[in-house]
Formats: sequence, structure tokens, C-alpha cells
Amino acid sequence: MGRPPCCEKSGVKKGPWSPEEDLLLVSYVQEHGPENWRAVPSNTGLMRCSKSCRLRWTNYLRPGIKRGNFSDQEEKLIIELQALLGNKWSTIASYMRDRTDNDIKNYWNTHLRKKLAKTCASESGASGGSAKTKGDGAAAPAPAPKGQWERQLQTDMHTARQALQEALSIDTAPPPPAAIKPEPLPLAQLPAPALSPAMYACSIENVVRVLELWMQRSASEKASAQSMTSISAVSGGGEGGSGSQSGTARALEGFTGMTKVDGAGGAGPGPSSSLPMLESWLLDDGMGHGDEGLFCVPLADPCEFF
DNA sequence: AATTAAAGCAACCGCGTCGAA
DNA sequence: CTTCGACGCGGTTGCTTTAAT
Repeated sequence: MGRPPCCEKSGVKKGPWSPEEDLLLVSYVQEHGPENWRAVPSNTGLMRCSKSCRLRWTNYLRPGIKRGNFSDQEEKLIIELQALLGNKWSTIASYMRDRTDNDIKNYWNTHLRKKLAKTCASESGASGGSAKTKGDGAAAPAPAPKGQWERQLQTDMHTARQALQEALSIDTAPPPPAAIKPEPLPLAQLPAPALSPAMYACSIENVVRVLELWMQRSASEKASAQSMTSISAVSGGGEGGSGSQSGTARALEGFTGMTKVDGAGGAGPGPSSSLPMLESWLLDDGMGHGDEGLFCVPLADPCEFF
């Protein structure tokens, strides 16, 4: 016997989220905060399992999420952190507050790994591969066994530290890790504003983007009008907006008066992660008195980690 | 213009961890 | 101390979009 599924298989909707569902979720989280996911489906009427709701929120609707367009600096940071930490995507994401672990993971799998493979191949003359990460492990150069990069890490600790420090010093980077997550990271202590109306506005913007996209796509689909009616009903919009556009707008209006939501930690791929060693290592050694020419040292060659 | 292959990304699945009972 | 439920994480899948032929 195994663990029962987190949700009943029957009656649970799967697949892409619709704008209506997004609105429901956002409006619920606005009111109750991003916690007690178990209660979300029943309280919102969403036919989704709690897990799915949480995922949707953290990866897509959460305020302050930046999507796509990874800068070179972000790339560098990901590469260095991945080399240091391995596939600890949530931990890596905690160093990049506006990115989600899923986004970083996807970006790594689809872009960076190949990029590195190419670089390494051109440097070492090895053969490169290109394939998506599915099944056939032929994709990127098989990552070195964990023990290997750990050993590499030990032998090349100094270089790695310098590299990470440089990566973390980029202007767009969040404050040093210690500032970001002092243990279980109470959101309120983040240098960035805790969840505020403005932050929720961000998530509304996310939803609005989805809606706009959806509108464009379904401009020819009349059926949309009907579903939008339900949105406005849910959001207290009142008289069941007839047109999809107006209905949406009305639904969104409901969010403009957003207020609170205690810092419940909503933001954030809750960095429950513990990297005390790394952090204290950076703090004690690197960040504190780091200037002594450290930045003149070139980045560690990421290829060495593979 | 049509077809096929490859890439990108959102979402799902299963397992591990943690806290409450 | 044990059990159970909820949450979080990493790996994987599969649908959609884009590029190549």
C-alpha cells in the first residue's frame, strides 16, 4: 500500500490553467494569503488539487515574478550556483528572488546546459549533443557524478568562491544570501517589500497578461463570453459582465483595492533550504573582506564542473 | 504552403521532509 | 515514539510553438 494520492483522481482538472481559474486563485490568495493550500480547492471551487494550485501560484501568479529574458548576469549566476550546489533549483532560486525554481530549471535544461556543452565541446574537442532532456540521456554531456564535482569543488574551492562572489555582486542581483534568508526566511525581513498591495498588483498584472493573451487567442471563439460571466460573478463583479472584455475588466477591478496579506511567505519558493555552510562561508570569508582583487580573478570555467 | 523535427515551457508525478496529533 | 497529512522539491512528461526542409 502506498501513500494515497494528494487528491482524488476523479473530478480533478488537469492541464493548462484558464484565466478564470487564475483569477479565482489570485483572489483567494489575496484574501487568505498563500497558505493552507489544502483548503484552496474547496474554498474557491477550483477543480484543481492543492498541489496544482500551489504550483500555479508559485510559478506563475506570485507577485514579482520575472519571466523569460534571462540576462547574461543571471545566466552566469545560475551557472555558478549550479556548479556549486548541483540541481538545487529552489536554493538557486532563493538567490534570485524574482525567478522561480521551475523557470530556472527549465532555462538550465533548455539553454544553459546546451550552451555549456557547446562551450566545453569547442574547448575540449569533445562531441556535443543536442536533444531535449527527455529520456535519452544523450542530451548534454552527462553531468559528472556528484562525487566528482564535489571533489572538484574541494580542490578548486577558492576559484569557485571567487566566481560566486563575482556573480553575486552583479548589480541586478539580490542582496547577499544572508540578507535574503536568515534561516526560514521570514518574508518581512526581505529587503524587498513584503507582500503589499503593490505586490499584489504585480500578480494581477500577471493575470492580466494571461488574460490579454487569452483574449487575443480566443478572439474568434465566442464561447469565451460565457465563461467570463462566471468570473465576474466570483469576483463580486456583479451583473455578470456580458462581453468578455468588459467582464474581465470588471473582474479585475475587484483587485484594485487590495490590501494586506501578512507576509505569510507567499513570495518565494520558500527557501526552506539550508545552506548554512555556504552562507556562512560567503559571509565570513567572502563578502566581508572581499575586495582584495577578487574581482580580477576570472570566473571559474564552468566546464570544469562537468 | 505543407510537413516534420526540434525546442520551449507549463504542469504533473512521486518522493522526502517536517510538524502536529 | 509512531503515524498521518500537508507542503516542497526535483525529475519528467506532453502540449504548443518555432524553425528547417
